[in-house]
Amino acid sequence: MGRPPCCDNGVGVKKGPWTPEEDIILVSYIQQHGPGNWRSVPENTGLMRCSKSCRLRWTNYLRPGIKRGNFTPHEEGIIIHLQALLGNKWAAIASYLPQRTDNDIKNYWNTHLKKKVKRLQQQSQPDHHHSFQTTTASNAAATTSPNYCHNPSSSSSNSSNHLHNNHNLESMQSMAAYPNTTTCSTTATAPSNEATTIPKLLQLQTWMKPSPTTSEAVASCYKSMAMQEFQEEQEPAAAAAMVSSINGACKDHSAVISSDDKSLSSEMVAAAIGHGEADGRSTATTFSLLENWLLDDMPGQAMSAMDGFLEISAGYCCADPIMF
DNA sequence: AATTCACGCAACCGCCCAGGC
DNA sequence: TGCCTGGGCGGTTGCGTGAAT
Repeated sequence: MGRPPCCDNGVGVKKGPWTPEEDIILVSYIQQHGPGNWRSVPENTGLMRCSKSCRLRWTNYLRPGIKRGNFTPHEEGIIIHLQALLGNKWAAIASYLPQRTDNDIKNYWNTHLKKKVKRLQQQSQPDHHHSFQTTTASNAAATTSPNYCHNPSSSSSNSSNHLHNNHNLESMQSMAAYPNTTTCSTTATAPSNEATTIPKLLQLQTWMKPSPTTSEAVASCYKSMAMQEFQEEQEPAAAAAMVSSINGACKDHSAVISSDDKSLSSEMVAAAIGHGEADGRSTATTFSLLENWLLDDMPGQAMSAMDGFLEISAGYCCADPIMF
C-alpha cells in the first residue's frame, strides 16, 4: 500500500565487499543526516547498495566506538556466560559489550568459543555436575581467572574499564551517537582496514538524535526469562539473583548513558530484591557479586563472583563455565 | 615454490515484528 | 482491519588469507 517497494529487490544493486570510497560516502551521509531512514541512504547518496546493506555496513563496521581485533579473556567470559544464559541472542549479548557488534560476537562464538565450550564440556562429561560446581569452578578460578578477570598488560583488554573510564572525545561523541550502547575508543586494536579510520577522521557531531534506550527493554526481557527459567527449576531465589544481576548490569550500563535509565533500572533492581526478600532469602550479596563479575575487573571480587554465579546457575547453564 | 586445506570474517539471506497507510 | 514496508536479528555463505604439505 502506502510505501514504495523496498530497494532490496531492485536491479543493479551492488553486492560484495564495500570499497573505501563507498564507506566514505556512507559515513559522510550519516554524518550529515544521522543513522536511520536507511531507505533514503542509497537514494540520496547514489550508492548502489540496498538499504539493509548500508545499515549493516554502518552498524557492523563504520560506526564509531567499534573495537576490532582479538577478544580479551574477559570478553570471552562474558560472551560464554551470557550465551549460556540467553542462548544465541547476539544483540542482547552485544549490549553488554558495547564495543563489539552482534555480528562480531556471533562470528567469534561460531569460530572460537563454540568449539572451546564443546571441548571442555566433553572433558568434563563423566563427572559433569560435580565438577561443574566444585572442582571446575574453584580450580579454574584459582588457576586461570586472574587472566580472565583482569589483564593489566592490556590497556584495552576489558570493556568495563571503558565503561567506567570513558572520557576521551571520541567516546563522548560515540556516546552521544549511541546513548543506549555506550561506546568506547577505537584505538584498542590496530585497524585491519582503512575503513576503520574513517570514523576517527570524520569528527562526528551531535547531529545524531538520541534513540530510545533499549536497556530497560533488554533488562525486562532478561528478567522475565531468568524468572521463568529459574522458577521452573523451583529456584525463586536463584531467579531473583539472576534478575538482579541483569538489572545491575543494566543499571551500571545505563549509568554511563543517562540518568533516566539509571533511575528506571534502580526501580527494577529494587523490585527484584523485593522478590528475593519475599522468599525469605537474602540475595543482595549474590547480586553484587554477579554485578562485579559481569562489569568489574577486581580479580578477587571477580573470582568470588564467578563462584557465586556458578552456584546459582548450576543445573541451568549447560555450558561448562570455566575454560580459561 | 606450488598446491591444498582450514580458518576467520564481512556480507548476504530470510524471517519476524512494529508501524504506516 | 489488513496489507505492505522498514528495520532488526540470527543463520549461513563465500571469499581472502595464512598454515600445512
